[in-house]
Amino acid sequence: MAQATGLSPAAVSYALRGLQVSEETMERVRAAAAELGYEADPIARALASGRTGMIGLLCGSLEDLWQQSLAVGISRGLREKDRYALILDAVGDPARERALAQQLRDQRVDGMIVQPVDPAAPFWPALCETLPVVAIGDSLAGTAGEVVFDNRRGVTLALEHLKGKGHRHVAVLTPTRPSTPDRPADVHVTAEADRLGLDIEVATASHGLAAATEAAHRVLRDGRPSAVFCFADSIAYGVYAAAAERGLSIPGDISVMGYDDHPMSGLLTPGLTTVDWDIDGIVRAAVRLISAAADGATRRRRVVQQPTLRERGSVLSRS
Amino acid sequence: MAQATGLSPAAVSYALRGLQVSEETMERVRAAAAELGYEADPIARALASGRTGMIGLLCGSLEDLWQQSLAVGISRGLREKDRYALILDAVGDPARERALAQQLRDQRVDGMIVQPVDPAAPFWPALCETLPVVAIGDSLAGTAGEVVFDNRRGVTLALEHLKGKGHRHVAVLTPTRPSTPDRPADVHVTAEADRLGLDIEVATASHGLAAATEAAHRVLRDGRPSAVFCFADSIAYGVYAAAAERGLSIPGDISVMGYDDHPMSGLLTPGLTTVDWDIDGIVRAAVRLISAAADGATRRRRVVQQPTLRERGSVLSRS
DNA sequence: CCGCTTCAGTGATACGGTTCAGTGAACCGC
DNA sequence: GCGGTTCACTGAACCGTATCACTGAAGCGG
Repeated sequence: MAQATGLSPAAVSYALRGLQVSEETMERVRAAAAELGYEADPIARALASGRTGMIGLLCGSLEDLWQQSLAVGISRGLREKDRYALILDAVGDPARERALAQQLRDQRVDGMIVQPVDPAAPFWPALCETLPVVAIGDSLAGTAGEVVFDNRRGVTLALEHLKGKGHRHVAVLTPTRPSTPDRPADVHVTAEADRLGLDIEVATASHGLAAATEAAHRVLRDGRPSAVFCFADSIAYGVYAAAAERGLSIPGDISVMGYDDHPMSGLLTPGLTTVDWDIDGIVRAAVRLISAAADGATRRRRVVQQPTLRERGSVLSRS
Repeated sequence: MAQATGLSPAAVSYALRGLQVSEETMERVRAAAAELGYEADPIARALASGRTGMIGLLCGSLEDLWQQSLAVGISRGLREKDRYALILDAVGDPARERALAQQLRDQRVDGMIVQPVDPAAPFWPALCETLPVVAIGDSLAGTAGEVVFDNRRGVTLALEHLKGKGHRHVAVLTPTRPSTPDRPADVHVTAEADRLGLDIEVATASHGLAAATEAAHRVLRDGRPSAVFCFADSIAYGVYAAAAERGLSIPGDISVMGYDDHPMSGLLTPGLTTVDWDIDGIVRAAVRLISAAADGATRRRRVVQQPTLRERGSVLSRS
């Protein structure tokens, strides 16, 4: 390319990035590039400049349909900013999350977006020193940015809705997670349940339909809740499946609430009453934050996402 | 790293890849690497060796939930083989497909897996000369491998099922695609419909729920089909939504058939009768084929996927 | 004991850009 | 007309690994 234009490699490099060149040189380079179908090798560029144009996207569990939507959205958003998303799946496993995070760093991504499985894991702060990190959902020490959910409010919306409909005994299904009892979202559940005088029992479930169904069966067999509050729509789908298998009607025999609002939730019969977090807003915020951080912005930014109750038909009014 | 061990860079390079070194050197390198937390820089490695360890995954449309599942599965499968998947979304647009394919090539991926939107596009053969390509769904000239669906059989299964249930007038909703009338799958539909004496009308729809619902509304408004056959479960979901909005019952007023079998299809009411393509098998085959090709295998391999009818409750028996 | 092969390791070069210091020319005000 | 800037471009070093040709030493059979 340098010899094709008769210029020095440096001049070509500058021209290709629209930097410090005369109109004429610019034109010469453009012409030669068009002629040869030339594209700067991103790898050589990455080696020399230290930036790859890739953003790691470390998902908590891609079995969760909602997280799939999120990943697709973020991937698109980044593409529009001329970056690539490298999507990885921790499958709800903190150890794997840690390993994948390191691998992403070794891949020299320009930054990463994380939905942490274990936000309290000790390796995060060190990692955040190394590269820009944007956390989604939970706060992480040292991140360049975060899109956090006002989970207190979300939980309040959900539990108040259930209480308002006359439910007292509620089973809660949360995604499988490390055994940190002070998990913010879970704390909110017990706190809010206390405040509202609700009787709750908490169990865990992974996001896959089969696993969630299994967990739902246990809940429906052992306890006698009148309602199940699932901390992800994906898990609520498991409750639908289990209820069908047990011949229970929703909401007649058992009420169900979700958390996320995936498009499919409106299609079920009955529609799943859930807490909507505005996935598009999350996508936009995350893309904006990581782009800014990867471009060198230093200010730490924090976006708080507010939930909306999306009432459909899966909660029975017992009054 | 070279000076940390007192060896030449070459020796370190060999050692790190377990090549042509003595036990002692091996040990020295291992120790130093452990001490420094050293990992070979994948970018420098890519520049020198010409291989990046990344496989491009070019999806036809990630709005399709089934393709999302496929992407997640393939991404996992590749990770197990120490490769990364770079997931891109053509959004059903041939022009974008072309652009993204080129970008992937420029990214120096070691190979790519494609679900072609436009398998007849003229750039494919040239691209396949450049790097290993595995096609899923449709055949591509010059690919290193392909996982093709026996669509003739799939269509036959679906249409025979509908005919067996007494349907004569069937609307067909296929994904939005370039206007090549000789699209294999579509050809099969008209051919099979002819053979079975079915009266069909074909319309297109994109995969997004909103768009699919819109398309379904048009079909339900204009025509008087007794059944709708959708070439993707995602599109069938749109029919469910449209039917609900129009106060039509499934299958009482309108029967629906899908194509793919996404996990959610079993959860709907009624369950979506569909054609199952064994997504796990596809994932395994695609990962195996692209790995072999990227590792230098030259033989062109072809895997043909056979469908299964998954009967649930969305088709009414009119006899 | 000698020539031949095998093996571990070395030095040099390549990969294809980026980046920094430096250079000559044009331009500035005085 | 002269010192000082600014501008466009060049030359050279560098990013961190792979790879090739080569060397010295060890191992081998005869």
